[in-house]
Amino acid sequence: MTVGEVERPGWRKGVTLRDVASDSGVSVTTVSRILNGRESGIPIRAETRTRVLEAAARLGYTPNLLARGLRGSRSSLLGVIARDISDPFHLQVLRGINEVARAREYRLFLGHVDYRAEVAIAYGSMFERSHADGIIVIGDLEGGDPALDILSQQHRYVVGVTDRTGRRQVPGVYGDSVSGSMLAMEHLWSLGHRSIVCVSDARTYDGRRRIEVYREFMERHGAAEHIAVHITDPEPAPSYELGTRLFSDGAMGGASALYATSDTTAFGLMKAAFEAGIAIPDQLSIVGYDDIDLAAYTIPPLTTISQSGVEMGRLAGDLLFDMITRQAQREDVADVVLTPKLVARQSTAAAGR
Amino acid sequence: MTVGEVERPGWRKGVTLRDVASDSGVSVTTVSRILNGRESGIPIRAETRTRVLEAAARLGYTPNLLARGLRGSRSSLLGVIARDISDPFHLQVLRGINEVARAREYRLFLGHVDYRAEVAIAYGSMFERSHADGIIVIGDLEGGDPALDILSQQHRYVVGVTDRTGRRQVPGVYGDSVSGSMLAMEHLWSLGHRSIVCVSDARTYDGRRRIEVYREFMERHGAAEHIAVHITDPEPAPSYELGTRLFSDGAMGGASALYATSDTTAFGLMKAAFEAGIAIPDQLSIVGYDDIDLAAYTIPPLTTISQSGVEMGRLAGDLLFDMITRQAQREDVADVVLTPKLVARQSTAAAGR
DNA sequence: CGCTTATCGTTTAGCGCTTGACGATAAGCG
DNA sequence: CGCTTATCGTCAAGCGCTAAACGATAAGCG
Repeated sequence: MTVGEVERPGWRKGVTLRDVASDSGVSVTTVSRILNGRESGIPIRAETRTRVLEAAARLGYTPNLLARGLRGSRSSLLGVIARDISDPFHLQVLRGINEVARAREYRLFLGHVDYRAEVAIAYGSMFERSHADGIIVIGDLEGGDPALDILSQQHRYVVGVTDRTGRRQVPGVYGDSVSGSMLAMEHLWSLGHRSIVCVSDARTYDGRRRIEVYREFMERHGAAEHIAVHITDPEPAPSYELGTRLFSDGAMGGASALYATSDTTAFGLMKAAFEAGIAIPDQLSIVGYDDIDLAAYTIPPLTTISQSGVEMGRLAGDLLFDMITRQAQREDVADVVLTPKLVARQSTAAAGR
Repeated sequence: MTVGEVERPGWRKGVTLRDVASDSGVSVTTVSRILNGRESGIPIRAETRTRVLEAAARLGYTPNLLARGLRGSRSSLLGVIARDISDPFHLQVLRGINEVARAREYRLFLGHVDYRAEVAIAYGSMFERSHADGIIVIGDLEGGDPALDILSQQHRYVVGVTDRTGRRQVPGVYGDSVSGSMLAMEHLWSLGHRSIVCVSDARTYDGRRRIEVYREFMERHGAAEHIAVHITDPEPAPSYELGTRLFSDGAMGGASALYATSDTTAFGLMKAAFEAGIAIPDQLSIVGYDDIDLAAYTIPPLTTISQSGVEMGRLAGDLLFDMITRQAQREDVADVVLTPKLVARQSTAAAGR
């Protein structure tokens, strides 16, 4: 360590295995074995072990994770590709993943994609080049399947967290949008609503799937006239604007209930309804989807379909780790499908009050 | 590549510099120089260059980022330590950071701390061991300064995004809570409110600072009785409960306005007020802080103090990159202080309506 | 007493990449 | 024609770590 040496960014304390080895008078290999070798194999004298352990502690040795990743078969790196972390539900998933990763001392790469498939692919290859042990994709991507095809080709261990997509390209943790939507529709139907409007997000597979279930439900029940509307984002802004139009020019066609395929969408619609002087739930019932934290704090509290994002994130992490440790083939891994629940709050009421 | 070889997780395509070198008939060194050597230095014949470039493209070579990080002086890795990503404001900051990191082809490590200082420190050392080039800390940590002390000791390039803390330990991008709180208070005062309650989050420095400004303001204006209340979380749940108590047993002491030091806190209070039959803004004015996306969609829309999280994240990233490339000393770096703005919506009105 | 068997550790090799030091060839010059 | 100078590239070292292969010493055994 001469003075004129090139300084690297950050302070490398520079305590390496070699330092510990020379300090305790054994070889680098021995130190490595003692510090993290599995018990099976070469035995080490207890005296040597404690001496090395002591030296490591005294010098404050910390392993260089980069070197370990380069050498070893595991990098302890996980890539997370998130469609949109602004979506509260996806954020919960991220928290769940973070939790299990932390428990296993894995580091998490975050890639926020903002719906763009090509960004997702770029992150995928970046994570691959970083030797990430696995990749989790939260939410389906715009353009959908082709992007996931590429991603699943780039990397062996890919897990999805989303609605069940058309083709099953990778294993994953899925919320069952079909049964969730059925719950929402049956809830409204049983309350006596016969004219129901559905507002969904056209950008995501989930949104498209849910509105599809809505259509089928309405047809099967012979509800002649039904209106299904797509918006472009699961955010309050576009749905609020849509709501303003919907409620002003009679575009609702006398509908008494609204099924919004995400809670944030419901928020925008509720506000538009309020401004149009439409009382919820007296004149209009509304059901959301996701049960995000704020759903219980709207006025009135939102009836919605609940799926625990944190839990799904945890399960996705577990699934991925399981695949990695078992070196499982994609085909041998069973999906985890969570059945959502209906959380009835005060935004829905019997029709014709 | 024998058949029985140990398989590593993920599919290593295994196209290395050596493969490209042997394919194009030059040395590994030359390939490395051509692919990413700076122009200065050893010249390369154009014919050789194109030949190598072609081979690299044909074989689909991608650099091993782990190896590069190990060898080189830069890892292209950034650590983000986030107090709480569930906080919409912090999430925006994260998005801003993600944006600039992506533009520079940096990978982002995410560490979600959930307020625990020891977790933050654990992430700090993990990122350090991963040779992260820099670290960004979003939000102050519980216990505050000591944790940041350790963090700033572990790593040379640390940047904070938060309110300005007591001691200045690391450079950062700061929202000016003092002027923000002043805006909020002056707004209420100028509307004629004299009895104002402040609800803040005791857990964060921001919350404590803002309530302090509130106290000073009230004292300076000779507002004899003022009530300042702390809650334990910037979430709607605890503030809702607090609100229920506050509005029921006359604990408000006839106050006509409320200053909530975060929007989510305001949400909980608004709901409690609604349920207690208190009309906003007719009987009670309320001001929030942060101007998160949903603030415009509450009923009524929330008057709040606006600071752009995305912008702050971007600035923090820029600041950090600037420090790294300039190899700047911490003391030579100027903070970026953003002055918040008041966004007047409909949750506030003149007193005594 | 020469042999195997356990015990405890070291030597060696190499992950994929970068970089300073070192050829080797051809041209330029007095 | 011997010398410098420019041009184009290779060699060797090493980042810090892991793991297979290989000693070396002492004890156990017929």
